[in-house]
Amino acid sequence: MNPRAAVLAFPAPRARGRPRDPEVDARVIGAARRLLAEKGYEALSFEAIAQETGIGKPTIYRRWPTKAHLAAEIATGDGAEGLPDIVVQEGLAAQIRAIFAQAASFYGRPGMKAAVLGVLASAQSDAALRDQFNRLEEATRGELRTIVAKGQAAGLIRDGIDVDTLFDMISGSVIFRMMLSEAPMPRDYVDAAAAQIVRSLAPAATE
Amino acid sequence: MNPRAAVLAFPAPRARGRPRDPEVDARVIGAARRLLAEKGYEALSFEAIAQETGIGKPTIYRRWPTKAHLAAEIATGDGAEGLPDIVVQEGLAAQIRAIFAQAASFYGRPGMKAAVLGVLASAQSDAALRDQFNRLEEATRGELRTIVAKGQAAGLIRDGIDVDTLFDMISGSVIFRMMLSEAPMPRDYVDAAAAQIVRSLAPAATE
Amino acid sequence: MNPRAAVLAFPAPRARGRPRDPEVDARVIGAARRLLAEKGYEALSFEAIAQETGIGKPTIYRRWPTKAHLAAEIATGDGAEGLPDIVVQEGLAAQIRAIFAQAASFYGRPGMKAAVLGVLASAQSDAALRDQFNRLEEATRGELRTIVAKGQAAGLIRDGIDVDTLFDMISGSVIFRMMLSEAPMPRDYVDAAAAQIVRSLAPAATE
Amino acid sequence: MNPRAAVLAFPAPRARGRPRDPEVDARVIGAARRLLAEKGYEALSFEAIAQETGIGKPTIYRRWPTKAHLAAEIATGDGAEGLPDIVVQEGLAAQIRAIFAQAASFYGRPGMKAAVLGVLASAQSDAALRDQFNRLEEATRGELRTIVAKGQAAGLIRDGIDVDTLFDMISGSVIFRMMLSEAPMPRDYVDAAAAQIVRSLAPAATE
DNA sequence: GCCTAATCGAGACGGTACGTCGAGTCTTGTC
DNA sequence: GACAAGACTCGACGTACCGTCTCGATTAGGC
Repeated sequence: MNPRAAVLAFPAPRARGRPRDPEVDARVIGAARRLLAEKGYEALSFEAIAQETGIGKPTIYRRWPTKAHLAAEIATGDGAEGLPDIVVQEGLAAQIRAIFAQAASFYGRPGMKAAVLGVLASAQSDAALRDQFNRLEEATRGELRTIVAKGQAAGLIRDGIDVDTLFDMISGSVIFRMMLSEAPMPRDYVDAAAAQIVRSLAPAATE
Repeated sequence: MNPRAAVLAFPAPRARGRPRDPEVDARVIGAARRLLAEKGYEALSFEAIAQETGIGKPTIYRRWPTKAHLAAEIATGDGAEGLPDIVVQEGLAAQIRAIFAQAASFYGRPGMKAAVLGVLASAQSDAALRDQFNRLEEATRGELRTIVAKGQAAGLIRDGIDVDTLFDMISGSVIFRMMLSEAPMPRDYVDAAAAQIVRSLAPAATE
Repeated sequence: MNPRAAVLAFPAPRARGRPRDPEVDARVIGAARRLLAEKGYEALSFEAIAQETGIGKPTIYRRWPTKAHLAAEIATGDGAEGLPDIVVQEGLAAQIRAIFAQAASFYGRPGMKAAVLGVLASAQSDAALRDQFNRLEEATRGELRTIVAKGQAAGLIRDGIDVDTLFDMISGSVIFRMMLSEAPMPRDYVDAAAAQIVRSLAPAATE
Repeated sequence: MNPRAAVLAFPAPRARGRPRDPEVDARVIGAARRLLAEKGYEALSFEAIAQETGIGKPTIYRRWPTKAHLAAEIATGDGAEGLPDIVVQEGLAAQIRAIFAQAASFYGRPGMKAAVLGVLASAQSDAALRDQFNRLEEATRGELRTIVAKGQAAGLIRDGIDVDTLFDMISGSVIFRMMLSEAPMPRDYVDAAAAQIVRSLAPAATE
C-alpha cells in the first residue's frame, strides 16, 4: 500500500485558503486567562478580548462559539502537564495523596476558579461542555478504580467501597475547599485530607 | 424595668413614606426561581422578571442591587425549613446521615443548581455574597463540631479528626455529585456516603 | 350693611383642612426659574425641584399638573410689572418704541428663553397653554389697534394697514432676535427697529 | 492637470469596516418626521423609532447623539430643494415676496414646527446645533444684502437700512405667525407682509 | 503568475439586557 | 386637608456585549 495514500486517507485536509494563524489562539487564551484571574467570569467578554489583543471578533468566534467554550478550554486544557504522576507513587497512602495533590494543583491555577464556576453556570444546558469536564475526571476515576482494586487484593482496603462515592469525596472536598468555601487552605491540607480518606478505607478491625 | 420600654427602645423604626409592598418580593422571587429552574442562571434577567410579573425594574433594583443578590437570596433563603433536624437524631451514624440528608435536600430544591453556580460565578469579588453562603454552613459546621466532640468523649471517634476537613468532605461530596458531576444520584447515595464517612472516623483497631 | 357679612357672602369658601402654604409656591417658582436660566428647559424637573427645595413631589403636582404649566406660569406671570406703559407715551414713534421696549424687557428676563421655547415645544397639543401666551399678546395687540386707529385719524398712518401683520412684525422681530438668532442685541436695537416700523406706516408720498 | 488625479488626490477615504447602510438613515428620518408631525417633539424618542422601524437603538445613536441632533437634521436638511429662487425674480417687491414665500414654505413642511421648537428648547446650550440653523439663514441674509444694495443703487431703497434688522423682521414675522401664534395664516399673508416690508424701505417722500 | 479560497483587521448591523432617571400616582404618619 | 417622605408603575434613556454581516487586505495553495 502506498504510504503516501495512508496519509492522504486521513488527509489533514490541508485547507485551501489562508491557514489560521496559531498566534491568535495563544493571544486570545492569554488575554482570557488574565481576565478570568483578575476580574472573574462575568468580565470575560469577546469584546474585551478583541479590544485588548487587537484581534477581530469574527476571528475569535471562528474558534470558540461561546465564551463558555473558551473558558472551558482554559479550564480543561493543558491541565495534565507537570502534575505529579499518580500511578508512579508507591503505597496506597502515597497514591491517594497524589490524587489530592493533582486536584489541588489543577484547580489552583490562576483563573481556574472563575473559569470552572463560569462554565458550569452558563452551560447548564450544554451537555457537550459538561462532558468536557467529566472526561477529565474519567482518567482519574479510572486510576482510582485500579488503586482500589489493588488495595483490596492486598487486603489494605475493605470490600464494599463504592469508587464513585469515594471519588466524589476526594474531588468534592478539594473543590469545595478551593472554590466554594472561604476557608483558607492550610499548608498540610493535602496530607490531612488524604489521611482521613485512607482511614475510611481501612478494613474493619475484626479478629 | 418596664417591659413596654424595652419594646419602645427598639421602636420598629417605621419608615416614613409609603411602605414596601411585600407582595412584590414574593412575586419577583417566584418568577426568578422559575427562570432559574427552567432556563438557568444566564436566562435570569431583571428585564424578564419585570416583563412577566409586571413589576417595574426600578422597584426590583430597589430591593436587590444585582441579579447575583437576588439569586443568593433564593439560594440561601428559607432553606432550613422542613429539613430533618440533626441533633434530634440518635446515634453517631444517624446524625452524620442527617447532615448528608439535609445537604442533599437543600441543594436539591428546584433552581438551586443554577442559583448557586451563578452566584458563585458572578460574585467572585463580592465578599458579602460569599459570606451569605458561608454563614449557612456555619450552623451545620457547629453541629458537626458538637457531634465529633461527643463522639470522641464516648470513644466512638478517633482523636485528631479535623472538623473542617470532615465538613469539606461531607459538603463537598454532596455538592460535587449534585451540581458538578453528571453522574446520577443513586437512591441510597446518602446512606452509602454517610457510612463511608462514619467508617473514616472509627478509632484505630487497637489490639 | 355689615361689612363682615359682605365678605362672608362670597365666602372664599375657606377650605376644610390645612390651608396651602403660600411659601411653597414661591420656593418652587424660584427654584424653577433658576433651573431654567442656568440649565435650560430639559433640566427642569419636578424631581430636581423637590430635591433642592425639600418640598414633596405631590405638593408640587397639586399646584401644577405638568412642568410645562409651571414654566408657562413663569413665562407669563408677573410680566407686566414695571414695564414702560405704552399708552402714556406721547407721539406715534414713542408709542411704537414703547411696544418694542416692553417686549424686549419681557422676553429678556432670566430664564425666559428656556421657559418660552420649552413650553411651546412640549405643549404643541395643549391649546390651553398656548392660549396663555396668546392672551398676553391680546392686550398689546389691542393697544396697537388703538394706536393705529388714532394715527390714521391724524393722517399719520396710511390706510390699509393690517394690525395683525404689523403685530407679527414687531413681536416677531424681537422674539426672533432674542430667542432664535445668535446675533447679539445691539444697544440701539429697539430704536432702530421701531424707526423702521414707523416708516413702513407712513402714508404714501402723494404728489 | 489631470482631472482624474484631482479626484484620486482626495481618495474617498473608504472607511475600513462594514459600510453604513444608507437605508437606515432614510428609515429613521422618515419615522422621526412622522412622529414630529403627528405627536410633537416630546413624543419623539429613539425608543419609539427603534421599535417601529426595527432598527436597533445603538445604530441610531451611532448617527445622532441626541434626539435634538436628529430633529435638527430634519429641520435644516434638504430644505432648500424646490423652493422658489429669490434672485431670479425681477423687481424689488417680487424678490422680497420670494423671501417670504421661501420662508413660509420652509417652515410649513410637516413636523417643522415641532422640530424647530424642540431643537431650540433642548439645545439651549449646544452652540453647534444653533449654528446649524444660523448657517441656513446666512444664505438668505446674504441675498437680502445684495437686494438692498442694488435697491439703494437704483434709488428704490432708502439709505440707513440695517439689513440684519430687516432680516429679523421678515424671518421673525413669518416664524411668529407660523410657529408661535395661534392666528391662522390668511391666504394672502405672504403678499400683505411683503408689501408692508417693501413700504418700510421706500425712500422718504422728498419734494 | 494569475486564480481561488480562507484568513485577518475593522467596524456596522439587529438585538437583548443593563442600570438610571424622571413622570405621575399612591400610601403612610405628622402637622 | 395639606404636607414630607418615599414606594409604586411606567417608559425612555444611553451603554455594553452579543453574535452576524460585509468590507478591503493578506496569504497561501492549485492550475
